[in-house]
Amino acid sequence: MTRRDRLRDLTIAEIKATARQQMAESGTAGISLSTIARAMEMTAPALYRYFASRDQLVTALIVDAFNDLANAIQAAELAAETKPTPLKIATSCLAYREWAIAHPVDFQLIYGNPIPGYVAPAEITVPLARRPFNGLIRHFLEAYRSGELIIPIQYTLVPATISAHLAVWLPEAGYDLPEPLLCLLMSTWARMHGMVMLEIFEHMGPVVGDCAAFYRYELGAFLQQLGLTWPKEGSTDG
Amino acid sequence: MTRRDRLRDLTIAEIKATARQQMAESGTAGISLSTIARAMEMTAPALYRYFASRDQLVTALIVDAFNDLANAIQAAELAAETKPTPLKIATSCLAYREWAIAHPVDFQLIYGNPIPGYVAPAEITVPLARRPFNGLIRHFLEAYRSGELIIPIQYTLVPATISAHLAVWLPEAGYDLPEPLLCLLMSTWARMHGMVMLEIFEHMGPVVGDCAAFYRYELGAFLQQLGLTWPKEGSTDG
DNA sequence: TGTACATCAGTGAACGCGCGTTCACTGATGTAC
DNA sequence: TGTACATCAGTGAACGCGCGTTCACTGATGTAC
Repeated sequence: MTRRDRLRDLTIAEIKATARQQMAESGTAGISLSTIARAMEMTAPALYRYFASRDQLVTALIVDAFNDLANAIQAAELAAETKPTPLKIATSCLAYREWAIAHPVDFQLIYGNPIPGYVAPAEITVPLARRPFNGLIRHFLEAYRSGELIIPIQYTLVPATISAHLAVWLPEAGYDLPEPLLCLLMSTWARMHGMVMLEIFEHMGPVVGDCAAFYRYELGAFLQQLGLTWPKEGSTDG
Repeated sequence: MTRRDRLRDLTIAEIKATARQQMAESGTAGISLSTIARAMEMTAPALYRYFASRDQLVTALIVDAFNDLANAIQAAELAAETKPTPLKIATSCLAYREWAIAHPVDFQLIYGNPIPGYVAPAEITVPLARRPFNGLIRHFLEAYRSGELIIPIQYTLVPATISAHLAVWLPEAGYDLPEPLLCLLMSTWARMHGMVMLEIFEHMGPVVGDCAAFYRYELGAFLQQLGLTWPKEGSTDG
């Protein structure tokens, strides 16, 4: 790897960082090569040495965001590996929110309004979109198999249309899960996602004040609804 | 009201309708006076007879969207007025999703990424944002007062920071509600909202297939968690 | 170690485009008497 | 019912701006011998 190659990597990183900063100021739809170039004290055409088009830059940012989210969750999960099941699940869920709050524009980029005129290449985006949830899926499955997690009765009867779809989708996606368990996972995701979305767009803070506390409170309620109790956390980190 | 006045109202309606159509094609950030004018076979400056600026048009669209959502929910609630409590709650929740799916861009406009460069005038937006939930709040409060709804133990202990905030916020906003009940409402909203957001941005459909069925399924589970059972619906409309 | 060549980063000018907004104006609609 | 005036809708030209992208070019970095 030559000096030029290293500089190149640095420049690519700087372009992405500048783009992210720009998104923070003008929204995800505000990414513009000219503005990025200006902020970097370069001319716009120079950026074409690094990205073939604006859309390709956006795609790179999306890929980074998904991976970053997945990595953050994975790191948190690794640190909670030896803890009891409820704490492991809580850790994954908390990491989801924490990443979102720490990287609101990246979160908007992957889960918010699409950028006008931009179409994400599905073959890149779809498999990546699953990465963040692999840990949570594993926790649920293990807890289910060990008998620690019992699927609440309300979830056992999966509607026929959904069941028919899952019969095809689950094997296709490479998941070996009971259908109600996948529904429970989707429900979990939607609950986390709803809170995060409301928090990020300022619909929750004005009402409850402390969004982090509300998230934990709701997470505690959720775990109890699953028959899992969130143990005291004072005795950890040892 | 003169003929000119009536034409004026029609034109305003047409401008808004065209703007909504344009949002459907290019996203909420894609609203542009020039494009609207072109679609209406007018020149852009003519629109300034109706809206003082692009931002004022956006504000009008947001106001309409909030009112439209609130009206849709209210209409559904009115039709379910005589039904048992669980069905009343379910009706409000279902109407939320139905409106969102029927008006995805309006939903994005009020709950999605903000439009770059646009700032909503809070004095207009904040009170409007509460309207859609008045019915649900009433249902919860009445069911709570009558003893039909018992707040799940997990929700009874509101975190101190949230409680401190609510002690100020609740009276300020004019709500006479027990704190845990408001938390339960926020939780309800977040659950609905998460599903709708995931559905609208195509994260849920690919997995479960039938999003409407999933929403009802999840809603049923939610009602049971509240100790309310969703009764058979065959015996209604009489 | 030095030279000749290939590769690559970045510039500056240009293209065609669309944007929000202002302004002076024309012509039609409504109002007062 | 008719006339004089005020109000309003809409046009066309213009301003200043920014965008993505292409192209011919310069100068620096790396490579082969």
